[in-house]
Amino acid sequence: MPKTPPGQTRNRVFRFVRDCLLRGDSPSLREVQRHFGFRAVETVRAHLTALVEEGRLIKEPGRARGYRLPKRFSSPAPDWPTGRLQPVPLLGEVAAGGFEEAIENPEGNLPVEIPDSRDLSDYFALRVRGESMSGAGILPGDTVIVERRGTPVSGQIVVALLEEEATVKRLHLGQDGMELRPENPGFDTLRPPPGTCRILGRVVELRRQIR
Amino acid sequence: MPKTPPGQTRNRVFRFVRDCLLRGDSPSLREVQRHFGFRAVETVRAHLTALVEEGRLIKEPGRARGYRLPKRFSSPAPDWPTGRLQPVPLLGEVAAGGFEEAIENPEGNLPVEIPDSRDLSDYFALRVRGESMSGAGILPGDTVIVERRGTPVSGQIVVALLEEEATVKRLHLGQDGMELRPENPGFDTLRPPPGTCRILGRVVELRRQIR
DNA sequence: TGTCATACCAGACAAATGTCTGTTATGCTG
DNA sequence: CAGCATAACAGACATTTGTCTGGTATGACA
Repeated sequence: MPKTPPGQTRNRVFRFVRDCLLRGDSPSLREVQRHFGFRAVETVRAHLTALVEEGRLIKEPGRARGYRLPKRFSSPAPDWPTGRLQPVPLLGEVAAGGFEEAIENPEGNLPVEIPDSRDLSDYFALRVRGESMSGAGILPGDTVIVERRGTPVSGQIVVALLEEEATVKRLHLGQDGMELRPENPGFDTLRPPPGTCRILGRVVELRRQIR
Repeated sequence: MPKTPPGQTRNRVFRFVRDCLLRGDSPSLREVQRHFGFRAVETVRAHLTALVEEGRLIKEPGRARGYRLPKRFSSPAPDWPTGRLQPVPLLGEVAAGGFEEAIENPEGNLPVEIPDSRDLSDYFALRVRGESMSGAGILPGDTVIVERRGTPVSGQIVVALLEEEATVKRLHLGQDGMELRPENPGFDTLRPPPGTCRILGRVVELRRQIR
């Protein structure tokens, strides 16, 4: 294996390991070695320990396959809160009784950045049905990521469970009780009687796949 | 360690391992052993091999920490194409000449699932400015993920570079040439003279953070 | 020229981890 | 009861993986 200019191989090694880690698959030294055709494991270890010293990687000592990405590399943008990339369970349809069970058997998982202060179990994702929130740029077929923590606040976009269905609406709390307001002139505001409606959480992110 | 009813411990082991894997952290047999206080590694192995036989887990043979979640748990959704999770560069503002340089110096990276058939370099992400596409549910501040591959097709939502600015519009190709149509009654359709406009790619995904 | 840093190689070693074989209970069922 | 399956234990063993120590070659620099 010929010697390469300084830093060049190092960067390629980093990109390879980073991509593995983003796939959720921490490579062993020998796997990296095989991928690049190095004839010595130590070559890889030298690169990786250098990357750790540069702060581009993190290592959990005394552990096989213990390399990790530092926080800021999984951060989507500077002004977004730093957090971990976590697979949030994606629920398709949710019927009233079956909510907890739906959490246990998700349709799939969505890689979502969630704040360090929160737990994975505080989040789930849902497909949006209906046009009632299209005025807020939330269209049918979109996926919303929902945070289950904390008390609902007036003005937030929330997911409410009522009449056996989960729906997305904007929450308003007044002296008359709870209002669930659609954001589309063709739909009416809902005023569910106390006890008939459960707020599952607030919408914190929206994703849409475009054909 | 007392004997537990059939299946009970098995389920607890499964949930523990599943949660580890969802965190992107494949546990070793002995880590599971310690967590449950088993006095034999073999107890864990028995449970895990049973879980593999039940199809609730998958194992990569001959590999340390080789347990994985079956596809349906790690894929975003059954009908989405399988792909790799890749860090797509997020560009903030894009000036005409500076596009390639902006790719090299991204504001951050967005973890995006891209199809196996595509390359990471085919993608970038952009912040949306202006209300011109709000009729299509694309609001200012949203992030669009853009695919650079292939020829532009009429009817697609694209990112176009004209007059030193990148803008999101719906593309229409007719005998009169190219039209960039906004999706908001307050904005006019653009008909850029040939040579003054470059289509950077088509919008394949939209993401919005909600406060 | 000598020194230093970097890139890479070679092989031994040790720790982490997975695998195997055999044993002891317990409950179920014919 | 005998037979069978399950839950758990015990310890040896093999493989994977990380660590260490030392070596060669190349370029930069004083």
